[in-house]
Amino acid sequence: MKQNSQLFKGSLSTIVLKLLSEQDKMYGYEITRKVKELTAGEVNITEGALYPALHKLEAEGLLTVSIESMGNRPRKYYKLTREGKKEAKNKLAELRDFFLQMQLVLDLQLQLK
Amino acid sequence: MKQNSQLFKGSLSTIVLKLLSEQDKMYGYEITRKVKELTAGEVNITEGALYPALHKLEAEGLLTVSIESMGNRPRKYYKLTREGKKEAKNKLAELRDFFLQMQLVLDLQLQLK
DNA sequence: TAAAATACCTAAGATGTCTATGTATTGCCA
DNA sequence: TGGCAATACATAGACATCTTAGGTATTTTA
Repeated sequence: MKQNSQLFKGSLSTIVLKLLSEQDKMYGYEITRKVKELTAGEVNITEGALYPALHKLEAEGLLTVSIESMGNRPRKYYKLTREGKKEAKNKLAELRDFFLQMQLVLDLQLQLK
Repeated sequence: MKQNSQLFKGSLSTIVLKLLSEQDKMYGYEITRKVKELTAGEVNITEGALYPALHKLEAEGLLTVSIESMGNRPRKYYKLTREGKKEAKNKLAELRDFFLQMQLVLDLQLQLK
């Protein structure tokens, strides 16, 4: 399985916020599966990056957590706070701007939309 | 002047390689001006990031340097090596792929090209 | 003639990611 | 039924890249 050589700095928290803005609640492992599915196996979020990122977003008040157990195995479901919903929009807008600027500098020949 | 809150990891060396693949030779300060110009003042490469990046690319054998002095002020012109030209293509292709995958995950609504 | 622009540089610190490792449960199949 | 893969969480250490903040010196411009 191909690993992402480098996930770009800052993009992970944006991914988490975006997915949660569509999904109401998700748990960590589910997020890694979802990203893998959306990218046909090409992007693999590492757990060593994801869990600290989730904890940080929670500490910043952008996510709340609730534990639900499947049998004896606990899941930690994350959900956007009001603040988190705002930040999701901001981060997405920032990333969109960044991509457009990179397009200006790098002329990436993308055919999107 | 707006600062780039975060330049994305790895994108700087790709920018340098891309610009040099169009320009034959450029010096550091010129690169910062060029990026600023291309993005209408929105993206400002910091010198603290750029100069170490140039030195690293040189150490990796992707760039060669030649000093030309304007009066008493020296300029260090950088130029792609053969290896550097290959790497420029690779890095651009990688970034393009990454952007396409981010589009899949984030649905960024970009209208490019 | 002083400030702004040009042109180079480095050190320290923050940040975010990957690799590696750990624990434990559950599902599957040989 | 025994073991491996998948599920599900977690942390520590290494590493790369970036920002901030400082430094030197020359040239242009107001």
